[in-house]
Amino acid sequence: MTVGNEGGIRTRARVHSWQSIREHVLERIQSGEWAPGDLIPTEQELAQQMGCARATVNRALRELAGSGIVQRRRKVGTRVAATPMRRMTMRLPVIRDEIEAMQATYAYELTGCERRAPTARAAAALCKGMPEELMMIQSRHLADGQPHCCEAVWLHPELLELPECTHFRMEAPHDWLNRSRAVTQTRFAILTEGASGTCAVNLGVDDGTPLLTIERTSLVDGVAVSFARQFYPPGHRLVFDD
Amino acid sequence: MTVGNEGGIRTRARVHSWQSIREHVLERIQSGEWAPGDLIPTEQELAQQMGCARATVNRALRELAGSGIVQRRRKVGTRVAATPMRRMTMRLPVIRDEIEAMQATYAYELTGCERRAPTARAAAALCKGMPEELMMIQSRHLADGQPHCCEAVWLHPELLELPECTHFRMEAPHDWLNRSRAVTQTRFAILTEGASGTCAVNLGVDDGTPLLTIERTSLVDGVAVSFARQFYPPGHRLVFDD
DNA sequence: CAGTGGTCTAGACCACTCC
DNA sequence: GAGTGGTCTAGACCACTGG
Repeated sequence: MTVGNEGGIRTRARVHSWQSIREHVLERIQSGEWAPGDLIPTEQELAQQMGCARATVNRALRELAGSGIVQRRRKVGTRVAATPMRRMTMRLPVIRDEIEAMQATYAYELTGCERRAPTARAAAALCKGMPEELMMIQSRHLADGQPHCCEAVWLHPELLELPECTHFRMEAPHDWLNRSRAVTQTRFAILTEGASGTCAVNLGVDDGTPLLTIERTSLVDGVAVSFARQFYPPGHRLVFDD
Repeated sequence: MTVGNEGGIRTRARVHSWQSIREHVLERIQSGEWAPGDLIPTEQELAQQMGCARATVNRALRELAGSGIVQRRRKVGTRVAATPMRRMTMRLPVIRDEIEAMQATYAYELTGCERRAPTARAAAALCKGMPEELMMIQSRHLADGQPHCCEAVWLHPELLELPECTHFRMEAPHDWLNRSRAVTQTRFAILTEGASGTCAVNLGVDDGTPLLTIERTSLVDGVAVSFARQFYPPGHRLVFDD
């Protein structure tokens, strides 16, 4: 596993770069010399063996821990992870960017806006001091005129200073949210669902068509202020890479 | 965005911890003082302002860059990212662990094993020196006797020393692969598909039922040696968290 | 060529946790 | 209490890149 490459910089590895230490350790793990569950030498020992500073070893092992290759605990040491459960990073989809990256023309359309009682899922996501009604905004995003994604966004009216519905004819809810409040945290779930009702119509697909669904909860200072469900028609792929 | 929390360690923040520097910078960004696209002060300037070492500022900014909050370039400086495109980390699903985490009993079943010409997708993933036939292994994983996931794994027969089919009655392909070769890299795609054929039967669902699909390519030393497609019935959720 | 981030070092102290 | 990782510092040099 090539971890990160630190922002794409690729340079001649110095003899004692933290990358070279990381590779050294990785090779010992992959060769089986250090098996899953084993403790590997301490930072101090490794630094002596490799002839570098402990801070350099620390950096290398910290990166490996970040990738889930090893687990570290004070006083105990560094252990090769039992299951090679890797962690991968994913760029969060920003719909406009997604579409423009395909060299397509982006368009946004408001398809519904009203106050209504939340669904069970929306209520579960926006649990804090739930009022009886939330603002729900339905919209779709088009690439070169073809439906690309359809979404429903629930906004918490008491935690946000909501504009009139007409505002969302021009600006997508997430753009507005990012402008107006500093979202400090986001939660995601990916699942699949059969198309139904408004969404099927807006995407131009038959009822029951499998849709890739992304549920997204935005938090400001630890409190959930919005919950969105985004639906993508078949063919859409979320790609992860090392 | 709380970034990582470095392995779950939470401790009294020292006055000049890199975490506190990170929070300081984050606040300035979230308050709008440093707007998207802006250059923020250099490491040296920040170190002086905050009264800490440059290395500490470097660590804080490196973490923010890792989360996609800022972008850094030598000679240019550190810029607040134009789009708040966050990066999130995801634990890769290891099916047995997934099931055991639910307090359910894990079971594995081989449902098919043969050599055959690859599908277009398998061929695209395993592009290197593609032979005419690949080994394809179909199986399913059960939680407390209920189908949890159904998968098809394509293995490259010339890059791997494949055992007989009977071997895969006892051991799942990925377990075997992880034991026999050091997988150095993995690629993922998440999509959705309607159930069909064998898979619908093995999962006990009707044809056309939306299935969450994970495509997974395993690489050894940069060369793809296996390609897997895993199908999950409705209700399954992949969860991401900050 | 000069400015900025990227990294290494050597030493120090602290925090967590097992014994 | 003692061992191990987690972090900070001050200083240094290097690598990339814009002018």
